[in-house]
Amino acid sequence: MAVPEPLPESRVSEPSVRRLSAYYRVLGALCGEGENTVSSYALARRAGVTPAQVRKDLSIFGHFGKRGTGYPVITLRQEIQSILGLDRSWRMALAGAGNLAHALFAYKEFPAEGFHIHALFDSDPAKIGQTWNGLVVESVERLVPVVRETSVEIGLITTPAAAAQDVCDLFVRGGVRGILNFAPRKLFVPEGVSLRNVNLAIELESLSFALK
Amino acid sequence: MAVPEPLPESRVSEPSVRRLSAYYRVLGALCGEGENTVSSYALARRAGVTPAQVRKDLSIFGHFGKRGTGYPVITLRQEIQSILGLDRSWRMALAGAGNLAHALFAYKEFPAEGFHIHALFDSDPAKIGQTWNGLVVESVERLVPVVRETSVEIGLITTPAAAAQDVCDLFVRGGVRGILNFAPRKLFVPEGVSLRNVNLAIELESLSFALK
DNA sequence: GAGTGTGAAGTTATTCACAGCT
DNA sequence: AGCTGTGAATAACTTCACACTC
Repeated sequence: MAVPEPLPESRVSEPSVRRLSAYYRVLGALCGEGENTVSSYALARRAGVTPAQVRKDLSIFGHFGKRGTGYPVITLRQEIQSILGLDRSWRMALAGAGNLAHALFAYKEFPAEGFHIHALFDSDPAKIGQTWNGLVVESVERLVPVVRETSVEIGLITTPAAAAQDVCDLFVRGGVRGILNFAPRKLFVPEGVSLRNVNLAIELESLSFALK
Repeated sequence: MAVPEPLPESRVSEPSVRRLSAYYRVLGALCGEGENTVSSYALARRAGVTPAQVRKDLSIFGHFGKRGTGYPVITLRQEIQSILGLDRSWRMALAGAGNLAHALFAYKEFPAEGFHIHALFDSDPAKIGQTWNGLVVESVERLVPVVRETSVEIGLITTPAAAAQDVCDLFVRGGVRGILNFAPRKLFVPEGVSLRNVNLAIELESLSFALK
């Protein structure tokens, strides 16, 4: 009785994916420096991990390296780009048009990697109607239809904590498949929607603990 | 031959500390809701972890709960506040006066928890001399003496990736003990300096992988 | 010789499950 | 009865070490 072979994806841990993302950035820098190949040792040092970790992570997806030589910088970068889904563009919308939203909106790294913001929402009448670099801030009441009509796939939440779950629910109703939450509160999403959190308070508080 | 008892601190893992920080936020909300006690089950649900995890995490630092009843909301919150070092204030400086810096500078959560920004630095002559809510943006050349003289303990880095390691070195020379880095690059710090990273590209890329 | 790929070993973190207190 | 505190069991992740390839 043959046991079905699990897809590579199913064996991939979240930490591995995050490191892949780090390798991707290092490989981008190495491209700029004109390097043709890189060893797991060099890649590890610049990514802040161990060489064994690099090899394990990469071996999950294929045999990209040459023994005695290392990994080819350009093709490995392309492989990771494709693995991470960065060889296409992603449509995003942002709810909560405050200072953090402004910073994300202006962040050049995002469009450079295919992440584009196509809609902005807020509940504050003073903000609704503002134009950000050609994009109009809309009422949060329009979130569901706009997200649906413009095929937004990723929702960014930069509202205050109290509004975050409501906005999250709206994004889900609008059909997004991923949410990046900056509000300092746990969000509940249904099966099939991916959630990532960035909590600045946790980072500072864990620093505070370490310094105490 | 008696083996010396390790201090509680040495057994505390980074994930535990980060969860403590999440519990702290939930307990703050529960205070506002007028709850006197909370069970590990209720706390776990609102923090997004398992009840056993809550009990394990809290038991590292003491016996805060009452069997049959749960944990006292107010005193548990105070305990965690003290454990995390949030019962004092922390002096911070920010290098890289861009959009993200502006968002952090305006983030009300920080001063509310004792994290205060006392200095701003940039290398761009157009930004040096700007006043942000009464605080003048200074040249990055003044970073070391200013950080030293104003007893800054935590450095925030929101510069482009290319400048991040240099600024980091300056913060270390100025005597900070902790650094929170937002630049998408690995930083090297000497022993004794704590480093935390917030990498927005990694978050989006790991989402991208999950959605692919 | 240099450096990958990978099973095995080791380490760390989470969950179970239940004794014991209130 | 309800819920904590915690050793034991399990699962997840990382590092080791070495056969193998270029």
